[in-house]
Amino acid sequence: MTKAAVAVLKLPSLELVESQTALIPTTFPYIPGFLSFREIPALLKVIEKLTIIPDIILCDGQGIAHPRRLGIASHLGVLLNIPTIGVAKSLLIGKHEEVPLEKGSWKPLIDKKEVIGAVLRSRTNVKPIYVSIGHKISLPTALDYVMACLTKYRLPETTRWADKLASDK
DNA sequence: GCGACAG
DNA sequence: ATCTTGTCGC
Repeated sequence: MTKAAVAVLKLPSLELVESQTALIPTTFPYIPGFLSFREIPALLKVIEKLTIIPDIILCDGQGIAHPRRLGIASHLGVLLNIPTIGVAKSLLIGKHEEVPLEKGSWKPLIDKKEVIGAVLRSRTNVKPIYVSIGHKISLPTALDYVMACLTKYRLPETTRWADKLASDK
């Protein structure tokens, strides 16, 4: 089974305004580079349940920082026609300079001479996160939104809420 | 051919 | 992703 969860937060307060979860049979295995084929069916189902259409969606995974520039965030954004941002916990492809240890520092993520995202230090002295545009948004704007969702933890509150919802209930 | 490889 | 206890650092 594959479970998906969504948490809709309001900015700049970051208060939770709505949440949903969905469970469906797994139809595709996890293969690096093909994550969306496994996760998108469940994601579309949870998002259909929302009574609020998000202005922007932060996805757990890459945006265009992908071999074919179509990570899960980009894929979902195209299908929904909603701005999306990829926020991954680890690297799929690309190279980058070392990122200063202070929260807020970041370095461009490069692949084939092309900027495909940003490696962001979301919390001081903690492993960075990988931010890339998904759909209908620029990298600077994507970084602004991701940072607006950060508090005292490595991951944005949106992701933390979704993970929490996906784990229990 | 060898290694790397989102969740 | 998941298996898993205590432990180090702010």
